[in-house]
Amino acid sequence: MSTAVDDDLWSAIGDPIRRTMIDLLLAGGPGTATSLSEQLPVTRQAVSKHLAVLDRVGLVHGAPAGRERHFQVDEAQLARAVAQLAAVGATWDARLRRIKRIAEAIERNRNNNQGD
Amino acid sequence: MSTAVDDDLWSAIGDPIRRTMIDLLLAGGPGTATSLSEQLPVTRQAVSKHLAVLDRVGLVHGAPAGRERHFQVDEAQLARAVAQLAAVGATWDARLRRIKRIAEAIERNRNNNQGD
DNA sequence: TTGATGCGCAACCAAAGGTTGCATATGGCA
DNA sequence: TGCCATATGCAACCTTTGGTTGCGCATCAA
Repeated sequence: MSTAVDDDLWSAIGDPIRRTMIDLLLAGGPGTATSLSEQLPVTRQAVSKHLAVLDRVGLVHGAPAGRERHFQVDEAQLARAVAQLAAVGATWDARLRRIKRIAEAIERNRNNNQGD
Repeated sequence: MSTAVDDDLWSAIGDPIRRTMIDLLLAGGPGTATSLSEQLPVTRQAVSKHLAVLDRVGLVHGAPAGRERHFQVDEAQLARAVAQLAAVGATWDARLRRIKRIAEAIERNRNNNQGD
């Protein structure tokens, strides 16, 4: 059933650097490739590429401001991403519960038969 | 703040093929690289590599059975992964709510001042 | 025993993430 | 105005990762 998910959106937030970038932008407001790279273990160019990826899937928007380019999180799109995380989590959680319930039922059954 | 997450675990479930594999294993019980590859758009060898990745982070376990190798989901580890999805989702969700609250406060304030 | 099937290993390819180097544009200041 | 510092973008290059094909080995079954 594979929980219909936007793979592009998911893989955008699948990268740990990109996740941290979103965290930084959420916590500190709009930022530039340079300002973000100062808080990350990679170069400005790498950050720039990640920003391009995030921009492409609409998780952030970049706006030129003089010689800088300010990026900020698109809240609606991030909310959608959060919803997908929740959806996949809920699906797996439900399956795990079901498996556990079945396992317990089998266990109970086994004990009953042993008791005969 | 970056919501301490096990990057290996996360990136293991970050891949769409691997997520589908977990879904298949959860839905259909234990499976082999061959059986999974029949339900996926990639070759057995690719599936085999993905299984190795999932095995390495402990999300699945493989047990030899004759000439086959049966893999099944490690429920405890998957539960942990689900918890991490939920944690990141909750963090972002909280930040989004806070931003929205602040934005609304500013908006209210602006309207008040205009009313003066 | 012999053929079919399931796996693992190796070689090879393309895309993604990362780095360095360089050219360009813009802002600030003497 | 003119010069220097700084923020960006672009290109070349490297490594890792996901994918493929080909091949050899083990195992099950007729």
